[in-house]
Formats: sequence, C-alpha cells, structure tokens
Amino acid sequence: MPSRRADSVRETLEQMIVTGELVNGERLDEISLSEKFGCSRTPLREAFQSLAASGLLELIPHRGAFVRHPDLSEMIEMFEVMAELEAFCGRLAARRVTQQVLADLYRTVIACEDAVANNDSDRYYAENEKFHHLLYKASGNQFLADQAGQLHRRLKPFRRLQLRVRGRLEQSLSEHRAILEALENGNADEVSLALRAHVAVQGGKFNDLMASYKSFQQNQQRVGT
Amino acid sequence: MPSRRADSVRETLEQMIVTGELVNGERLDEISLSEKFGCSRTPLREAFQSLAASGLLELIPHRGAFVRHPDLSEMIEMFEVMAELEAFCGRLAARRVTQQVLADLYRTVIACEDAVANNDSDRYYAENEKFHHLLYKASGNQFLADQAGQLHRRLKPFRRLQLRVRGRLEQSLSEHRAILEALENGNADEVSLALRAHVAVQGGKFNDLMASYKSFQQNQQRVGT
DNA sequence: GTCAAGATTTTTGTATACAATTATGGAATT
DNA sequence: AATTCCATAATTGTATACAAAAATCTTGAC
Repeated sequence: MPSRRADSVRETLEQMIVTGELVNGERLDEISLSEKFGCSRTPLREAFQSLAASGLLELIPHRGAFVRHPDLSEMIEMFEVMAELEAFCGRLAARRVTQQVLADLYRTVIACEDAVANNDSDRYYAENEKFHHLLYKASGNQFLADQAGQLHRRLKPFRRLQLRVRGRLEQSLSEHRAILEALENGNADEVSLALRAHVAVQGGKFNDLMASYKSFQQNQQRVGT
Repeated sequence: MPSRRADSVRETLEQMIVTGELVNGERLDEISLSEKFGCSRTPLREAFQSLAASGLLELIPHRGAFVRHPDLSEMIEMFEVMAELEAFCGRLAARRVTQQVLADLYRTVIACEDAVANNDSDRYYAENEKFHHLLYKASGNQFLADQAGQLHRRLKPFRRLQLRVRGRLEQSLSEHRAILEALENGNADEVSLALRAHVAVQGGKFNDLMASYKSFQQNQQRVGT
C-alpha cells in the first residue's frame, strides 16, 4: 500500500471499516497498520480518535481500537432515525425549495429512469445519492443537512446491498417521483410521509434488509480472515 | 492547572469551549496548552481530532485548531433538529415507555416543582436534564437516544442561559407535566407535539434565546481576552 | 495435568526530536 | 511610503524513543 498522509489515513480506514474489509470486533494493531500505511503510529492514532468520535471505532484504554459495526437491531435503529431526519428535511424543503433545486432533483429522476432501463444499479446508486443530498440541502437547515449526510454515509453499505434486491430499483424510482411531485405541490405532509416510507424499514423491506445485512457479514468473513 | 491524563484532556477542552472560556475563532496553541495541562502535544492533538469530529473545533491543515461556536442561525438550526429528535423520542416512548420509567419521570417533575418553589434554577436545571435523558432512553432506540443526548449536550450552554429568563422555569415545568400526562395516556401525537413545542424556538422564546446567545457571547469576550 | 505466580514480551500511552510548512520581520526596490 | 523578496522564527506534522500497562509465556507446586 502506498504511503499516505494523515487526512487520507482517516478516510482509508473509514472505507476499510464501512466496506467490511475490517471485521466487527477486530482490534486494529497500530504497528502493523502503520507499516501497511507507510506512516508512523502518531497519525494513525489521531485517525483512531476521529473515527471513534464518529462511532466507527471503540477505544478501550490500554487495550486498543476495536472495529464497531452496528448489529442488526442497531442498524434498524439507525434507519429509524434516518427516516425521521429525511422526513423532516422533506417537510422543510416543501416550504423552502427553489425552482433551481427542483430542476436538479428532476434531473436525477430522469437519470435514475435511464439507469433502471439499462439495469445499471451502480449508476442508479450514484443518482439516488444525489437526489437525497439535494433534498438534505433543500431543507435550508445546514446543520440538519450535515447530520443527515453523516448518517446517510454510515448506512451506505447496507443501502447499497438493498438496491440489489429484485424490483427495488423500480420501486425506489417511483417513490422518488412521488416525493418530487409532492415537493412541487408544496405539500409538506405528503413529502414528509412519502420520505419516511421511502427510507423506513417496514413490511417486506425488513426481510430484504436482513438479507442484505447477512450478506454484508458474510462478506466480512471472506475478506477479513 | 493540575496534570491530566488523555481522556480528561478532551473533557476539559470540551468544557472550556462550551462554557465560552475559549472564544469563537480562537486558535488553540499546542505548546502553551500542553504546558497549561502539564502534558505533551501528543495527547492534546488526539483530543483535537476527537473534538473536531464532534464539530467543536475546526482543524485547518498546517494552520491549527480553531474553536468553532455556532452562530445565531446555526444555533437555531440545532434547536430545530433537537425539537424534531425529541418529538420522535416522545412518539416512540408513548408506545414503549414502562411504568418504572413513568415513575422516574414523575419524580423529576416533583423535584422540579420543588426547585421552582425555592427558585433554585441550578436544581431545576439538573432535574430537567434527567427528565429529558429519561425520555431519550424511553424511546427504546439507543442510537436515537445517543444522538439526542449528544445534541442536548452541545446546546447545554444556551439552554441554561434561557432558563434564567423570568417565568421560563414555571412554563417549562407545566410543559413537563403535560408531556408526562400525554405519555401516561399513550397519546403519541400529543406527546410528540408537546415536546416539539417544548424544545422549539418559536414565538417569544426566540427573543429569549437571542438574548441568551448575546449574553453568552459577551461572557466569551470577558473571559477570553 | 492443572493451576498460579512471576518473569518476559508485546502493546498502548506519552514525551521528545526532527521535518515540513507557514507566519513574521526586515532589507532592498520602486 | 508601499511592496516584494528573502531570511528567520514559530508552528504544525511525523517519527522515534521511552514509560506504563496488559498479554503471554515459563516455571514450579500440587
């Protein structure tokens, strides 16, 4: 692995945790990791502090840094909060969104349609992400947008797996359309409800998510050992 | 200042930032701070990383660590999110709260009554904090409770100043009573609405909060220079 | 063979030394 | 006088050395 400077140590580690390359509960050895990164322990330990504050690591004094993945119930809790944050973003956006942003949102829906037509889940994923980030920002509350963005990033691996479920792309797309329409009509309640339903883990989606989660865990085992 | 170990360096710095002892925009000099704390730069810099991840510091490469206080509009944004998180906690708690926790909540209301009677705002503040943390936990969503707790802590200095406003203690107390009653009745909508109104910055509270904020800033000037 | 106590090794936590970068101040130029 | 450039100083970033704590291994008793 190439030599990296401090800022990217954090990013790289975060990536390794989030993708499951680093298994849950694994202790991060400072010496071997610093050799891998081609740096000393100092920048590594600083990255640990940052990641611990974000909840991705648990630091136990005199014991070390341990990878902390959400278990199934915690992941559901996180989706529960995500749904509420997005619903709130939507409620605010219904009042505050501009024509410009509505046009941007519309563009992502078009792009998503194209991605679905070509069964290109990677492209769909990218445009889906754009859609949601535009919405966060459209709330007009920067703090809320940041919080939503952070949680969104933490849920990334699970959401991505979920989109692989058959028919999910089409369903997601039609939900985006409904959300956008409600936004155009300025119907705050409808936007809020549609977004909560879009994000929330409920009904059949629960099983999909559980399957995604297990798949994620298996992937961990394969890569991590 | 006495010599401190790493964990408490973070806590002490957080306290110094949150109380306004460290002024907004102030650069934290690693050398003088390490002398003040009786430690080397290493544990200090690790604390910086942790605080930056929580949004209390901004780290600019090769420039230093700068204290980052919310400005008035950001603070209002934070209260807006806090209100929504608490409302959600309440909605969930209405379904999930136990008799045990209801009894604990009732105790804090009694204690708050006592504090109001004695005009003891410190005591009121402590019991108020208990009330809210019990509620977060009663949501049955640990992740949500943690998020709410974190934001609650960041808003601490502003909330505390607000309680000094005449009549605010009594008003807050009666709102607690209403929230508890709605919880006992299992009325999720009512709990949610009451909590959102309790926390939100709206109507006359906006002016109170703005006054609090200015008072906080003045306090900063006095201590910091 | 099992367990316990102590020595040894390993690992984390902290201090310091050095490197890289930025800020500062003064001289030279216009 | 203002400005630019360069030398110097100050500060951050990183590596390494040392201290403290925990984990491991060895040895001995039962």
